[in-house]
Amino acid sequence: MTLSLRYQQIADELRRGITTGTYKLGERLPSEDALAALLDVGRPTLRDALDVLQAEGLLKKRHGSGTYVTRPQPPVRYAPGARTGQPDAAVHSKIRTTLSVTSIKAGVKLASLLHVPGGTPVAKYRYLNREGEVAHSVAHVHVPQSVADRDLRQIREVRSPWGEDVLRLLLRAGVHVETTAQRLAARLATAEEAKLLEITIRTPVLSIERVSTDAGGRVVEAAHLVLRGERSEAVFTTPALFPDEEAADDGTVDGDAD
Amino acid sequence: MTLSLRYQQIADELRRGITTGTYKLGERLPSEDALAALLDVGRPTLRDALDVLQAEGLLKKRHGSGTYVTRPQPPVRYAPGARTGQPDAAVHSKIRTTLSVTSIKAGVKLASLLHVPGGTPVAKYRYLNREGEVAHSVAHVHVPQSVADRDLRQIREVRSPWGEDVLRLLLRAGVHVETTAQRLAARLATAEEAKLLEITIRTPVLSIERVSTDAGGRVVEAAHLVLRGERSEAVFTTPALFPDEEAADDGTVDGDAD
DNA sequence: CAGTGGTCTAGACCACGAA
DNA sequence: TCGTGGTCTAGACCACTGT
Repeated sequence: MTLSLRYQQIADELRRGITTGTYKLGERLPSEDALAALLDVGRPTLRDALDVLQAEGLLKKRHGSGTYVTRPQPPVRYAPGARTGQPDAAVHSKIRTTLSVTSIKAGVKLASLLHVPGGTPVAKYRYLNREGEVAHSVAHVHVPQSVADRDLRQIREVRSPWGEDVLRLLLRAGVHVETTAQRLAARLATAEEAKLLEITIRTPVLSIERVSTDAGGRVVEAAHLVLRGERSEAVFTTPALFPDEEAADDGTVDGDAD
Repeated sequence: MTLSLRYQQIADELRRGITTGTYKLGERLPSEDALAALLDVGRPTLRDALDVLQAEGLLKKRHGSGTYVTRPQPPVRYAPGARTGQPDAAVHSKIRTTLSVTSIKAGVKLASLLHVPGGTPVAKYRYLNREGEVAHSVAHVHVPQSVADRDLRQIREVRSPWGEDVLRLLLRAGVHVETTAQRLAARLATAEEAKLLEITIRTPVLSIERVSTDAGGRVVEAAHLVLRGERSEAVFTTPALFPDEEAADDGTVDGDAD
């Protein structure tokens, strides 16, 4: 792997400059024009390199102000069901969450997720999670008001950045979640998300749709989580895939798998 | 949301052209120079727009040949443990998998994943999955040869694009996987992956690291899956998060969550 | 207001594919 | 060989920040 791309070479050079202390933590880099001249590249190419380092968490750009060296944070983790007692909080890196609660009416997409008619009143919880000064993830949790009528008051304490408080709230209201399904995809940030998460529009994000149902198959909660791609991860632990199947071998050799 | 970005407007315009039939399925688009002149934009901006449509699966570029209109395929799904009998094969869209098996020695990263010393002999299975003509995902599955000595012959049939055949193989060899942990992240494709998956280096991918352990806590399998970001998804279903906990309410109001 | 990053352009050169 | 997409450059203009 020879790294023939110019902007990757430049990214390497800048990364070296950061790790060797030429550019120190918290300092402002030279302006893009100056850096481009210094490194003898065009500005678009330099910007591609800066994008790489920003995605790695080594840099943070501030429009109108400059580009600053930052300390990369440990990856943010979404690990539902990881109540196996391990101190996941060991990674606790001062996540601050701001929560706002509103009441909305379900639009088309949300209605289909929740399996309710459009226009249904829904309680919406918006979690914005920051680590230090930078936002890294946002969670939008929705519960039909018919599910837990007037019990959906303000959350008292924020224990999880992923809106699992709402599930606890439901439990207290007598609603027992049976299964939770999560659908994950990787995509580029939308303009709106880029602004919220303080990233560029070219940064990949991990998008998670979560749907919780009770024993009756009723959808009681739907959430949309967006995590910055790099420096974030989702962890799922599943039991044995084939608990005790006697593999019947009907030996087709070539593969059309479905 | 006014979509003020030029390349997004251009992407919209081209998308309209595709859906209205100005550019028909399978046809080649005008060259980038011609398109840029036609739409009155610069080529870099046009290329940003084409990247969007390519990520959506509406276009496919072939270096040296041209840009072609393609039919977007349904999302490729990774859903481990989804043996709840539902016909997931209903999404079967003619996935063709080519499998190659080699024997390697564990490098630093692989050794740490497998919890074996560096240099340990490892069987490596490489699954490359295509749908129609385009590759959409690749899975690299590794099993230490000490785990299932000479039983790690050729796979006879490819039932799953995700290397779960290897887990079946292990079962037949008397190795019982107890839990499987999956770590998911979103990032941009590396140059190598971009070539394999026939995407650009600016496309987000879903990267999945999977580690399977047996009852003794021994790591018996480690895999790295890479899925094209758009048009791919991973689905996990988890049981109730709070099976029956009596939520003790110690009412801290503001949120420092960890 | 001056300086910064954000976006877009015109044009060059290269690597690849088809004829 | 020639046309295509892949990469890079120099330079322009705008939006935002801080003075």
